[in-house]
Amino acid sequence: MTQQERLSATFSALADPTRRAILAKLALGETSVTEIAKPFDMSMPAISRHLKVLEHAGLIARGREAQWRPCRLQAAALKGVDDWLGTYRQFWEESFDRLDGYLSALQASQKKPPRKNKKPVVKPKKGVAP
Amino acid sequence: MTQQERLSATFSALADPTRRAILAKLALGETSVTEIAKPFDMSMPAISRHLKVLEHAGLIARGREAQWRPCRLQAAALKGVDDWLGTYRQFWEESFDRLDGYLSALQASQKKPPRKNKKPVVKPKKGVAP
DNA sequence: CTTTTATTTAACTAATTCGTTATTTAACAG
DNA sequence: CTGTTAAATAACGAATTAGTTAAATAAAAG
Repeated sequence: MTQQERLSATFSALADPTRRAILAKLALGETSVTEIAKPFDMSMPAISRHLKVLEHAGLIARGREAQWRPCRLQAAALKGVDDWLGTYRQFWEESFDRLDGYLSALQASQKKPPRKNKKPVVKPKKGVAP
Repeated sequence: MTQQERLSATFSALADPTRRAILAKLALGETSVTEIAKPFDMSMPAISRHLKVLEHAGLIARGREAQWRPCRLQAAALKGVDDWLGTYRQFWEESFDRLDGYLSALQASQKKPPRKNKKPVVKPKKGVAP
């Protein structure tokens, strides 16, 4: 699996609120599938498939103990996401540099009508409800 | 839009490698849709829809300049992801030794299978290919 | 062996996603 | 007006996703 594929699988897994809730639960400790399923108004097979998605993304691992399959969080996959985010972190942590100026100008133009509007012909948009 | 919905939309948008590549390009500066589309072996409508997904997730914003619609990165949505990650950051940043102890203790305190397998009989798995 | 408990797989459906080509809208140039 | 360029929308199909119920599997209990 390439790095890109891994990232796609991880983001895709995290896109579902049920799966994020499962991860939150597993952050408190290893637990069984039935325990994981309890808070959700959802059938066991549905939970089982969510767990499969999380496992495929490397976000959880499953053990075996008698007829239980305890699941535990695997943080390494989340580190992959964190690393990817690193590239963009500067955009909200540091000054926005030249982007900053552009945004200020844009905000100003939204408060006031822009001066480029020499010909104020307002055409009605077609797809907009009246 | 709730926080959960916003997170879902953001993760879902980031799950596609084309969209991540678009963000990487926009990190270098604002550009037009045609410029964004150039590196991809994909039709313009396909790119247009990817941009719509990114916009809906709040990851980009679109301006208007004559017949061009310049797109720019919106880092705030990524900060949302970073904040979510924060909850789990300890799991890969800190030592796992202490965590292992914590998890073991937690696991022991939670409800466990009432009895352990005293006699581990090894049966051949049925559905497994040789 | 039979039953119970925990979990997965099978089969199906509805909704969504991702791509296509064809058409349409919008702004501008001559 | 006509034509060109930039981008979006319409209409369509294939693939994936997320849920369901019913059945299968695995280990343990009686």
